[in-house]
Amino acid sequence: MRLYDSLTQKKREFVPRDRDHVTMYFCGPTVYNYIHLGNARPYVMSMVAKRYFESLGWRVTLAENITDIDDRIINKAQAEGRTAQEVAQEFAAAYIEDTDKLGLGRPDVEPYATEHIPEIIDLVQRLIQNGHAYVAANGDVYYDVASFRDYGKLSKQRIDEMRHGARITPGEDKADPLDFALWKAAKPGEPAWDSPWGPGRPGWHIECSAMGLKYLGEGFDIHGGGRDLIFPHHENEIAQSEGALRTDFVRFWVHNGMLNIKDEKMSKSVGNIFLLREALKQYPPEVLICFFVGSHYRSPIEFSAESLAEAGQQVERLRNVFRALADYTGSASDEVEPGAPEAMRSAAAGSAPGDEGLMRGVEAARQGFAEAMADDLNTGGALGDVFTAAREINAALGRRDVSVATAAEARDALTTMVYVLGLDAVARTGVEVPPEILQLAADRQRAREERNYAEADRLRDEIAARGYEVRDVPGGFKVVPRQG
RNA sequence: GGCGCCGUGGCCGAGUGGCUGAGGCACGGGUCUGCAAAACCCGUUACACCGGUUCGAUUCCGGUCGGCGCCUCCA
Repeated sequence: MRLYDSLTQKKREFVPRDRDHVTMYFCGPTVYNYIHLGNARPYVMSMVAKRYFESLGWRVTLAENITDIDDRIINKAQAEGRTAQEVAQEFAAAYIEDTDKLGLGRPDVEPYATEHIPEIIDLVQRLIQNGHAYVAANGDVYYDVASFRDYGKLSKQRIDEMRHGARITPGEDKADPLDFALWKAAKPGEPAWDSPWGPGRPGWHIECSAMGLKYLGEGFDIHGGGRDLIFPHHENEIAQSEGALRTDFVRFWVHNGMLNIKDEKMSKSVGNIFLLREALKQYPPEVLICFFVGSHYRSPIEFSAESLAEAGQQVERLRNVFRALADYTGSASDEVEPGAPEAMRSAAAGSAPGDEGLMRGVEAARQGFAEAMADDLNTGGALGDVFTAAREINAALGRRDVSVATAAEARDALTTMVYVLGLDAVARTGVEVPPEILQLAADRQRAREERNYAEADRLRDEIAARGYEVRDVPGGFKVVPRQG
């Protein structure tokens, strides 16, 4: 497959460093608040990438950190009269809880900064030994940016250009405005850990270097995160890691585009955030995932109620094809089909005239899907192929000229594709319909047979009012939960 | 000002040096249907602008305009 690398700014052939084992690190959240939809994008992207790599037969180790010590956490704690640890624990738990609801599984390792203080101190010491860092009079330790030749290679900035806008926060004791803190000496009332330079806490950038190297080794495969992390965060990570290792830190840098609202980045400072947990109250998880995977991970995407509604329509379409498939193959264990369509059953066994055509179509879609994903994880293109397959399946099922075995095969192919995209929820239709709703549906069916359409319509509305929808299928009807 | 990304039909969104212009949504017309829903078929004649390279550019190169991100905490 080919993957775009932000450092070289081109797509390159990607093969894992260790044959069949992919090592990747994504920057996770700083837990001082609930995460918003924009924060969820790299998480979704990393989990989809993991699924894709695994579908290629590779083993994946994905590490995604949780930053649980930082100025913002301390500020929040002080404002609320709590300890930084309490704040961090609360929002770390919330982060896990919220992302769990997305149903994509967890990264393999989710390391916390505060649990890696020894590794961080070791790394800082190495940098001091290598002449890349210095201890300031106040006990802070800074990275000496000028000592690292390649500084700016990721963000394509020249050091002298950057020096222009750089600022020094009061209380800092830098030799150069560009230098950044590796270790911050403790101020009164702040959480602190012992170190060779006195009590203090790690700077923001160093934890990712320390934990990435610890869990994935030197020169691991992929490092990802939002585009806005390129500078200074990832630039600094390179300086730290390569300054200590004297070798390449990462093979591919991947950066996802921003989530915008009204052409502006969703961020806490702008104040236009939409919390993931709020979004999950309004939309099913697969709708949010569909929204994300509908476009390329590197493109900025525009958040709006309309785009979410469209994602909802797409999910519904996908659901419908799986419902049709389930009916056809008779495995709709969870759905009701009182008037089991006999016509389909008879067309069931053995082979049928449409089998070959359907499988050809599905195979073509699968091929297109594979090519799209192999081209820099083009999930949007891949999703198009899923829909193409869905249409072919719907058409074949409508014609009823395919065997059950072939339909099942097509369903399996489709299931595999939606799984890679993180949309496997659409393949599961395990929703129970309460018996009283079924009774209403049965009553409606009787009313229809008696041509009492007024009563039939009334019952349909009654069912709708309770959150279900009754649909007619050949030879019977079925009840499904209403979408949205 | 510096660096980077991008500008596709009513909307969203893939993609490509020429061949039948993915896919979804919306809208219109059909098939099916008591109605509706679902589904299938057909239609709505796109590649910001100006140059250049080429037999041929939406696709490559240069410029213009416009949008976004980073340069400060930020996924």
